[in-house]
This record gives sequence, C-alpha cells and structure tokens, in this order.
Amino acid sequence: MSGTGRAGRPKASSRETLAEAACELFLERGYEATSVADITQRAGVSRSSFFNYFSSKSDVLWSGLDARLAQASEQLSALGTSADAAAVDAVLRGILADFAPDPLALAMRNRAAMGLDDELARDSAVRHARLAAAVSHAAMRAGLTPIRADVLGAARAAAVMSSLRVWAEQGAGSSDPEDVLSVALDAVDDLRWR
Amino acid sequence: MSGTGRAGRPKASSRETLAEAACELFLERGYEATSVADITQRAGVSRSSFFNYFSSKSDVLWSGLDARLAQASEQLSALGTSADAAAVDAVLRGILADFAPDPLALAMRNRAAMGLDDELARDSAVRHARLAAAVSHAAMRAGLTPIRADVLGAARAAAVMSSLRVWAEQGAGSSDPEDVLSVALDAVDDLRWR
DNA sequence: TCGGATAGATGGATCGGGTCTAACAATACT
DNA sequence: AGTATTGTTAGACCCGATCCATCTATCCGA
Repeated sequence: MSGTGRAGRPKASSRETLAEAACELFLERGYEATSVADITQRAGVSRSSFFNYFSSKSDVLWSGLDARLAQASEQLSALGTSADAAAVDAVLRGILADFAPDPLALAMRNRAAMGLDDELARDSAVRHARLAAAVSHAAMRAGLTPIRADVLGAARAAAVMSSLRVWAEQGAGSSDPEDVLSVALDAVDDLRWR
Repeated sequence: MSGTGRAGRPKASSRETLAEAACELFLERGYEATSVADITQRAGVSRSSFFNYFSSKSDVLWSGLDARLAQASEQLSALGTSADAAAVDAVLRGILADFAPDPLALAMRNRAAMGLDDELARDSAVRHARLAAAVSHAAMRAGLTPIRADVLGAARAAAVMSSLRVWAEQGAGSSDPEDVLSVALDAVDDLRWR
C-alpha cells in the first residue's frame, strides 16, 4: 500500500486538536490564565510541538482570518493601477465570504468569559492596520494622496473588522457576515456625521 | 528649612534620563536588540527601576502620545449626546496641538535604523484602535449605528495617526502637526474614492 | 528485509519582557 | 534620635518564544 501519504513520520497531533484544547481551556480558565504548556498538556503533546502548528498563542484564534487577509492583500496588490472602489470592495467581501464559525468567532462571542477584552482589542487593531495598509496602498497606486489613502483604507478596514465583530457577537452562523459587510461598506460611501 | 520637597528619598533617576539612554541605544543597536537591562545599565540604575518609570519597554516611545490620547478620550466622553463632527474634530486637533518632537517622533523618523517597522506598526495600530473606539463611542451616543460609528471613528483616528506619522517623517519641528491634520480631516469629510 | 531519506516529535537550554516582594537607603518632619 | 514616607534594588518567578540536537516513525527503493 503506497501513496497513502508522503514520506516521514505521520503527524501525531493536528491544528484542530490543539485548537480545540486551547478553546476549551480559554473558556474554562480564561485566555491569560491558560499557558501554552496547559494547551499542549491537554492535547497530549509536548510544548515544543505547539509552535510547529501555531506561530504564537494568539495564532490559535487568528490563523483563519489571517489567511484570508493575506489572500486579500495579494488580490489588492494584483489590482494594479486600475483599482477602483468597486474592485476593492469585491476583494473585501471575499474576506468574509463563507466565513464559518471558528476559534476567532468563538472568542469574540465569549470575550468577557475568556477575559479577552484587552488581547482581542490589541490583536484586532493589528489586523485592522494590516488590511487598512493594503487598501491604502491600492488607493495610492490609483493616484490618491497618502493621507487620503490612509483614511480611506482605515474606513474600509473598519467596515470589515466591525462587520466581523458584529456577526460573531450575534452568534456566528445565524447570518452571513458578508451581508453585514454590505451595510458597512454603504456607510463608508456615505460617511457623514448623522 | 521646610517645604523644599516632600518627605521620602529623592528620585535618583528620571523618565528623561531613561528615555535618553533608551533612544541612544535604539539608534545604536536597534529596538529589538536593546534589552531593558541595557537601558538601565546605561542610565546607571537597576533594571527594577525601569518599571517604576515606564510600564513597558515600548512605553518609552509612546507615553507622550498616550497621555494626550487619554485626555482626548475623556474630552470625547464629556461631549455627551451633543457630539457633532465639529466638536469631535476640535478634540482631535488638541491631540496634536503643540506636539513637540519626542521619542515617538524620533522613532518614526528613524524607524528603519531602529528596526522598528514591525513594532511601530503594531503599536500604532493599538493607538489607532483606542482613538477610533473613543470617537466611535461619541458617535454612538450621538445616535449613529454601531457600524457607522466604527467606520467614522476609524477614519478620523486614521487622520490623526497618519498626520502624526507624516509630520514625524518630514522631520518633526519644521511644520505643525495640527496643520497636517486639518488637511487629513478634510479628506474624511469628503471620503470619495479619488 | 534492510537501510537510507524524509517529516515529525521532543526535551532542554536560552532569552527577554514583565510582575512581585522583601529588604534597604535617603530624605522630611517632630 | 526616631519615624513615616518615598524611592531603589536584588532576586525570584512566570510566560511566550526561539533554537537545537536528538529521537521516532513512516515510506520507498535496492
């Protein structure tokens, strides 16, 4: 029997196993009070193995979204000088399209119980900034001034992150995050104080 | 002779002494390569003392702006339900009014030499988010929907942070950051793609 | 069947940021 | 002199993260 897999020792644990153990512990004791050693102990692997699957403790929560954000950044870069609002918004919708409930959604929904308010604020800020920078770069390539591009990028990135948060808090699964985003992007196009 | 000072042992070091030592080292070796122990050693105090003056290593860079952001948050809260765009923008201008070159401006200007690109991006994101949240709360109190308020807060916060960055990179001191912000806030009011 | 070659798992050392505490030192006031 | 007050300090400790050498399990070809 060949071809079942590639050479080498088969994986003894998986991202899912570790993520499950982590989320359980986050719910039981809180995020801060859960060490990486606790997670690997429950998952039945060594502490060292954790970092073969996740680049950091918080990566357990964010890896799903990060992959989509990275993809979106590439797509935005590929737009070149012809980037317009519609094209950018299409990419942004892709980020949340078919976004299934995952550790991040769970964390956003149970942020209080997990004691995640601070951590989530910080990490969300980083992702917001990353996305905002990507949009800003696209806008600058399209000819906008740097500050104008930054403001526009921040507004659109906020639409994405805020939509995700609202969707997650409402109990991810009942609605489609993409629909929430559509409303948010409308708000960007008509950004008046009222 | 009384009244020369209050009781207790006089301070042996000051924030300024530590900040200077830190900035020197950041320029010489880079931010990452400089440990807190390095800073205190150059300043001639113990490592323990560092945290009597700064809450973290990065606080050396950010404490000046953080104080202004905290003040702005309070002012925004005090606006109550009567917050409108003009009142909010006035508060935002106050953040950058008379903002003198400080460790943060130095860091932004020498971000490459200090190897600060990552760290600065992360920390800027946190401050952006903090300010955006304050503006968003003000907007929600004024009756806007949460997502609309988030988008608007992110856009205005981006105007502030982006202005600060541009001002610092241009060589803080030559111009007034408040002037840069005025241009940026105009961009928020007219947030169309190009 | 044996022996690489490959991929994964592991323990342990190391580092740096940050917290905490008990002891110590210097000043003002009485 | 004595005491309260304030600041400094050493040291232990925790935790996230990196690194490396070693060990283990599987596949595949000779």
